[in-house]
Amino acid sequence: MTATVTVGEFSRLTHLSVKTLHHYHEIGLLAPVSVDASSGYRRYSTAQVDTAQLIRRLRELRMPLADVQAVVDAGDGVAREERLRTHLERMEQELQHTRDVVVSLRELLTPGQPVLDVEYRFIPSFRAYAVRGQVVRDEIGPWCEFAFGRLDEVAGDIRATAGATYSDEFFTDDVGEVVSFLPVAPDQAPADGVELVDLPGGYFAIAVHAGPMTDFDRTYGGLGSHVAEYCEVAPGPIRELYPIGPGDVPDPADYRTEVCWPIQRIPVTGAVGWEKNPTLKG
Amino acid sequence: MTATVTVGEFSRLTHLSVKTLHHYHEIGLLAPVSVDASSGYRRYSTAQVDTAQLIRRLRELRMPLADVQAVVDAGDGVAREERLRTHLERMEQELQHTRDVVVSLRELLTPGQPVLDVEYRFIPSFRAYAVRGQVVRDEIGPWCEFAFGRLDEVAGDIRATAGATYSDEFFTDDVGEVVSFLPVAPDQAPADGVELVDLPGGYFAIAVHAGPMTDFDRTYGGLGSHVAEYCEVAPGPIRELYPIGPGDVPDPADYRTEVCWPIQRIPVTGAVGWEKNPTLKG
DNA sequence: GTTTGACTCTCCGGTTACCGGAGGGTGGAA
DNA sequence: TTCCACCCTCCGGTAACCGGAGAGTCAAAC
Repeated sequence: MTATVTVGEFSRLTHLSVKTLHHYHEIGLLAPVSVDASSGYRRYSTAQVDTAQLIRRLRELRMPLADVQAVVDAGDGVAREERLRTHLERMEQELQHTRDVVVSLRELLTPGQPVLDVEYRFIPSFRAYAVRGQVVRDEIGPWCEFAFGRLDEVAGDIRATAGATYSDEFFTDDVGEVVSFLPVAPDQAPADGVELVDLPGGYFAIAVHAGPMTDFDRTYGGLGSHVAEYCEVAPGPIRELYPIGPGDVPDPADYRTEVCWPIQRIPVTGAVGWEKNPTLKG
Repeated sequence: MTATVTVGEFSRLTHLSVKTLHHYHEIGLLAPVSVDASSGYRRYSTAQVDTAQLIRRLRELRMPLADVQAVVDAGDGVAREERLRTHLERMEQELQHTRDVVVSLRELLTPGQPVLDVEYRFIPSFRAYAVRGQVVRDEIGPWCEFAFGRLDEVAGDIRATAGATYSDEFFTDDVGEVVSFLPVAPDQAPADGVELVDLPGGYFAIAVHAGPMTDFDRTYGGLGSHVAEYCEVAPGPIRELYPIGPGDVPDPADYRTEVCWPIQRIPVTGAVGWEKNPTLKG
């Protein structure tokens, strides 16, 4: 019913290169049915063609070999379907992100650079419910969903603007501590599943980012450049406030995010506790 | 107008990790404005933020760093636009391919495996116009366009079925000789830009592949398995014939491709010069 | 004035999914 | 027997960085 063939032949059957077949053998993903003890020659069965084709397709969809392994091992059942679905969903998300980036790139290259308003503000210390975690940069989306989901559960009728602090390492190492918080009254009772923390007060240079997060780095660039030029930066994590986010409006274009950059003091450009003015090209 | 900042700070401005910035410095893609001679500390200018953001976006679109380099060096002009367009087009093609593979994967996993008809045939030697080249596997599409384009130019009113031979290395090494050919009369005059070759005759096991090429490996797997089980394979490259391809019909679903696997002789299953029968699960 | 602690530097090795090639054994046909 | 195509196992390299070690640096605090 089935015959057995050499690597070279199996390569022609499956359109996988010999190097690739060697590799799959080495990592145990697709082992030949037999290996000659003295010569080391591999022998594949024609019955393995199906598996090879499955692997090939999954690889064409850029699925990591570890996941491919899992799919192959899963046999044809619910587990396999599940893994495939997960992967396809992730691809779909990536695709959406790609589309967003293309738009953002177009905007970046159009000459008319928008102006960024920076304002200075003193934010007193306050108490907040908080969820803390070590977060990898590209998992910030899921993390926020998780964290603010949990905060929502304990929020009750609190109507405050939520936010988060991002440690330096989050930016410099692409992984670091993130603290998502929801301000509460000083006498707020503790709640399960969240911490009760006191965020320190201080001066901040603040810029508002309107629209989806694909352009977010531009606001950071503008604000940070401004701070570097006109202010003395203070230690401590950058904060973001989310006055209008998902959960408030459906369209990302309507989101509003405030980026708060800690500074030592308000630079001598105005007088009062805060001012809104010093503009700067993004 | 512009201030100068440390790596860590620049990392926060641009959302590029310090490691990444080091790397970009090393390869000369984004060098800091100054490097302290004694300490080696890097200093970036806030004016470099724009470039960094451009790079970041291009990387998010998976553009290779070499191409990013080229885009950045191109300044904002036609050359830059051209490079971007090229990249976006390639992404679009990849996307289409991905969609095809998803469909193909679904089919592969549906239980009802189609039956593959294999027929045996003796093909006498014949003369042909030919275009020869060393081709990398994933550039086979453009190559065919090129080769058959050239063959079309010299074809005149020849109405023969074009084809191609694929060397073993094309499969085993993902790069090898491909000879695209168009059969002509034995007394055909030579023509510019193409070779005049004689293809050797012999026995072949032949299977017809209907539809787009995404599933092509399945026909190879089926035919090759069949040959491995019932035939003695003969040396020489595999041939493909393209009775119905692009240029004949618009929809890839209507394509027909014949895969011809060289064999020593017709196995003792029938009697005559060819037979159509031995079926086999794909 | 020094000490601390955060920040920075340069290697060096590892990651993923293989490719290229060197150096050398095998197998079947002539 | 001899040839030549095929096969083997290393070893190193690729892209675009990440992780960590070991060591130097900077600025503020004591």
